[in-house]
Amino acid sequence: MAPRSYGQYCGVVRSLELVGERWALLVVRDLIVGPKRFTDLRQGLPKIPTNILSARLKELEETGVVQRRVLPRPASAVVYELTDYGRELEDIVVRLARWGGKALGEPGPDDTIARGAVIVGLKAAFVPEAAGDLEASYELHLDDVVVHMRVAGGAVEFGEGPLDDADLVIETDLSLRLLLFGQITAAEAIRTGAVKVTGKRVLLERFAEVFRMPSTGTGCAGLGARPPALSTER
Amino acid sequence: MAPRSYGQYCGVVRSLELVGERWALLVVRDLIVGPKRFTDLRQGLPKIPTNILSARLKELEETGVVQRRVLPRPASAVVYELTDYGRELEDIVVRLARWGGKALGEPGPDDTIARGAVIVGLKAAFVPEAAGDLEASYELHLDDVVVHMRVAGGAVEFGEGPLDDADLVIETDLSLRLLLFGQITAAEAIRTGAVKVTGKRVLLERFAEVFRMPSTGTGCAGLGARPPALSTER
DNA sequence: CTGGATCCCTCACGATACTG
DNA sequence: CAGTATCGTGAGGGATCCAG
Repeated sequence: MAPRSYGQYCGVVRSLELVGERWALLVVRDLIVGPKRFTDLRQGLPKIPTNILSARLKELEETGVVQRRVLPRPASAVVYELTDYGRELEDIVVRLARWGGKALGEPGPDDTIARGAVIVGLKAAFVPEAAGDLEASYELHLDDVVVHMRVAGGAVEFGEGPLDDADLVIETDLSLRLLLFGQITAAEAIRTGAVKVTGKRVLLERFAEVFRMPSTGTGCAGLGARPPALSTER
Repeated sequence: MAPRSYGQYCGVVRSLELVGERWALLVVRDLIVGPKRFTDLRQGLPKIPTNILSARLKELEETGVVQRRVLPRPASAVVYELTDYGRELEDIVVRLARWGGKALGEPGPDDTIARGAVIVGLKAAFVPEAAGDLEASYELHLDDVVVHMRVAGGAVEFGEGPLDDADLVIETDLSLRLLLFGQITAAEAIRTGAVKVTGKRVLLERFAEVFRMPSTGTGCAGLGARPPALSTER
């Protein structure tokens, strides 16, 4: 049952055999946030067929990346979580989010937004040096996805769902990307209605400094311009 | 022309759209070493069908990861090379090599060994802290793959092909992995014939310290115990 | 309602052959 | 040498169905 081997003794090849199948790394992405049930994963990956999700979970379990666990008594629900080995992928996934983020461009009309994507995306955007001694908690509503984070000591921790003592509550949608990519300022974001804030609104400026996606540098051209299509000649 | 979208606005998804197709990341891996011609890539990826290689190169070019370039006059050969954006993947690929390396286990009978895999694998194994003030040049023959590296100032540089002033020439095969994973010592490697050395043979010990793959830590169990093998059941 | 299994269809992938 | 052309196969996609 190794029908499609790459036939090379190489760590990259092994990685691709483990998490290179379609959807596999997105399952890992969503599990980085924490253990999830089958249905949670389905919801986070709206376009994945259930048989594929089944197959991927089985493969990831057999290869030691994911663990299947039956919750103790009252619930006795099945959850999937990363093994220690699987958790070592977090850094790589975050870097992929940062790299791919540079080429995101404008969202397509059918693009959805999932909780796992939000949290991993914000992890990718987090700039420790910019955090300094900031100490603040945020609650973020991105369409119907609600997450929260606490920034302290130059680090950040994420969680799902709301917070009851958030310093700032941010309600927004995908136009949050304009703020993250530095295409608008915090003030503009509020003024244009891209975000609505409740709480200590000066904290939105700090938010925009601390969560900042590398926009161009290298990578694809600034605004919605198509990624570099250079040589046409052959 | 976006036939299989994941339908999410997410950096990880974008990364997978760019380099997540089968073989794509291995093309990138081989191009990390330097520009390559079509035939070089074919040779480094013996099992890739030419039409697939064509397709991947075309896609990678269209998405701005790879550049196609026609060499100046006398040669007028076509080479493929990473764009600046594509080169930003190097760190990620090296980390994948390190992560997947932990689960490599024993080589299969059909596993080949390619130049790109060797160089990226050694990059993954390089431990800067262990290099200290070592200054040495190595020429490594792994089966019929010949690469070289110069260690200096706590860094290393790789190149393809031989070196005419190598401090140490190492001739070996896949059993080099035993040395990299710390399952045998440099002395044992020489004694058992796993490697043959020419030159300042004490430099092999330094080599074994400086190029060291993280074997267990977390990850799959210690010795050949249980490398997450591809299970056949079900 | 969760946690899948089963069916069928399609297209990307893979093997081989062939060309400028 | 650097690819294109052709064609078969099986993994992925989508809908539906089923057990606990």
